[in-house]
Amino acid sequence: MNPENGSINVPEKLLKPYDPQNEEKAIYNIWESSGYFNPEKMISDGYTNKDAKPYTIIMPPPNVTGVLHMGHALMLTVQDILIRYKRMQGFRTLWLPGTDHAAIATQSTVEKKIMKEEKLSRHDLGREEMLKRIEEFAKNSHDTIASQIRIMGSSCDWSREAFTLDEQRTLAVRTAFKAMYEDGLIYRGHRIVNWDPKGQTTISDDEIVHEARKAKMYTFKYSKEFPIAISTTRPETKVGDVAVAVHPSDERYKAYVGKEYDADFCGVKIHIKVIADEAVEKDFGTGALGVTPAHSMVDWEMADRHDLPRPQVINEYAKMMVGDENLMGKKVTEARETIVSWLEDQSLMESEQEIDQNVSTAERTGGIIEPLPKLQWFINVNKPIPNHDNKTLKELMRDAVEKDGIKIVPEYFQKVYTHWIDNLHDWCISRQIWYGHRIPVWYKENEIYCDIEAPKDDAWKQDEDTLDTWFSSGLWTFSTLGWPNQTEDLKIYHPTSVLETGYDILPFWVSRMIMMTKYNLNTIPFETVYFHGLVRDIKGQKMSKSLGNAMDPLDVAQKYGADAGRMALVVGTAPGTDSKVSEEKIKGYKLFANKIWNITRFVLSNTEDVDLSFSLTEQDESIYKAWKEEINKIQEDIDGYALHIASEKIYHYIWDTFASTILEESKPLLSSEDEQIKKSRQKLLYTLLVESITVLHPFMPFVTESIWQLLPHKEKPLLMISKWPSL
RNA sequence: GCGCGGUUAGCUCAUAUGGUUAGAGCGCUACAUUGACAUUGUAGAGGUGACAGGUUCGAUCCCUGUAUCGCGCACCA
Repeated sequence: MNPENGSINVPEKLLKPYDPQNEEKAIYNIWESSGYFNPEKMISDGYTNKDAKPYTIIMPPPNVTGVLHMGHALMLTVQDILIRYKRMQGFRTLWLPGTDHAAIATQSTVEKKIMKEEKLSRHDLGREEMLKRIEEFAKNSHDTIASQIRIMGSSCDWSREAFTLDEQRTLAVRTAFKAMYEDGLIYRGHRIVNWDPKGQTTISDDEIVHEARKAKMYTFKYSKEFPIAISTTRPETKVGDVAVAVHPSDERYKAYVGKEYDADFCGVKIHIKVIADEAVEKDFGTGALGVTPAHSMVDWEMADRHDLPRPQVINEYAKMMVGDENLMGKKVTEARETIVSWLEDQSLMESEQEIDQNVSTAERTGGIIEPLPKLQWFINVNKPIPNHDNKTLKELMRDAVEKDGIKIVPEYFQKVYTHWIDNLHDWCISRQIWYGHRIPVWYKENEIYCDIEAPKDDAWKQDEDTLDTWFSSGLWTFSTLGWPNQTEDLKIYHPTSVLETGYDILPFWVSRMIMMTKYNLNTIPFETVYFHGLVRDIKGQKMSKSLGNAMDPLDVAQKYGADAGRMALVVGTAPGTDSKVSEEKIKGYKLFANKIWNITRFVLSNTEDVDLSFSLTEQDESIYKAWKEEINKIQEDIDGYALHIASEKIYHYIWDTFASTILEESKPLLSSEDEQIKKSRQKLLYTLLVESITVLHPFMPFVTESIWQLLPHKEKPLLMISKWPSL
């Protein structure tokens, strides 16, 4: 009893408004040092049953390119909600954190930084020094990210933290590479690739961004003698033409098929054969296509079919490599102008037409993609694999969803996935950058050697290239659990329960994980895929640094508390749909945290002599029953991944039902002369407080744990490891 | 070109499988309150659910079409 006012005896802290800045850090330290993020510790201390069912989420590893943004905050929140919920329900719960080396992204970030600060390129520094700089940057970035993940309240098992480029993951990458190489799925081939002249590397189809632009389409003949006009938007490539293709059934050109012509095209001698090929569309342009095998994917394949030569006329710097002084060494854009005016001078130009065109650009550098023939490494997605019933990788990927039952939330993304597989081509996995997994292949004269370890003999030279970053990401669900070693972790926690990620990386990552897991482990990587949407600003724009509208999760936590940020991100945000966050919304949930704080103050100051074994009156019993039904509904929502509904329900129960209704009507009852009524109501209030903060805990872990720590009667030392109050 | 979404209150969004009066937050209006609440409570205004058809006893929800916004994929020269 407080002698001053004779009634209030609640912790000092509760007399002031809730202060998240002070509480959150301390609370996270208590959680982390308890060791209970680790499922084995939960078992050894008797908080989880030793044969409890496992529940696993492997955290999508943020890129070590800088800091986390609101999208990461959303991802961490959703995963933490699921993890805390399952942990409280008694599952053997593992949430494994990690980061991604993000090869191209990280290297180009550091390259830009060095160029800006020291005016040096990576070639000035050399491979070894450059790698040292990138690793240093990656390390710093990692530390920032790890601390941000903690600030969000994430209850992940740091003892298992992984990095896509650490030793264990390197072993996994090389093991997978070797297996696929030996199965003939990974091959080295001379093919047309997407070359980024700015980044000086190949990139995969998925790293291309198509930009709609206006372009001019020119229709002309190679020479006066040549009988057929062709159309193109890139006249400069025509110096590399070796054929003109027409559709086999095209009557207009039938007479010319098989004939060959020589021409002097803007100072370059070309030899053109007229061929018939199904790939040509009669109705497009003149119905005749100038075939440039070295600089077009379609044309390359046509050259295969018709056994044509493939002269390269553009180099890695997007400059001309043939012709006289008018062309040689010129940038493609300049060469285009030169050729256009030459065509006009020669009266070979028949027409110019403005058209809409999609220009392929590199996602990271913005460079315009130049299709070039290069010797690169590929993954064959159409080759039957003997160990897998002669199914192809494509088929394995389809099976995972259609037969093995991977569940996708929301469901309609299944169609996007299928559509992506339908359009999938062989995956170019070699990159001419330095940061990343070096290709585990060595050469000696004409011999090739692929293995996990380098050959002993020094005469062998390792391939210079590194692997596409998604190769290592594809192994993530099992490389993090110790594969290729047959670890306990792998046995217990794989396949994982849920993959929670943004829908924007469905093709890059989700499908690659499915591919890699089906191939290497002959199983699925996860039972459910939960996609969250993009977090946009209040105007609906994508948040980005350059627009200056990016909200920093750290600022949010600093100003309103991580709990408030978490709720704002989750309430009303249905899976797969983009959401908009405003400061107002976040503020609302800060008020909510304070509301619960004050509810606690009221309840504790009125229940100091509570008797928890007292039986409830009929009226109180029915209030309690209604609450249990509410819990049941919330549980159904979480189980169905409707976190946006569940969070709203608990919010409304606490505010409108518990505080505004039950608590208000309790005021006269608590001072009732009737001991029955008073004692029953005290027990009801105390119980509702305890259970409602328990149900709220996955959503707002900090404030609820803070309150738990102040409770006079508690079964477990931490709310985090307490039991979910189901029926 | 192929494919996928959205269109619901002034704003931001919900409404799991079709069924009373379509909800919430913010904002707005009025009143009350210094209280457990650096506020909160009560009451209220505000919607032809993009449009047009169809199925059904009944449609925001299912089907067809139109408009419009957004997104993904794509080797149309």
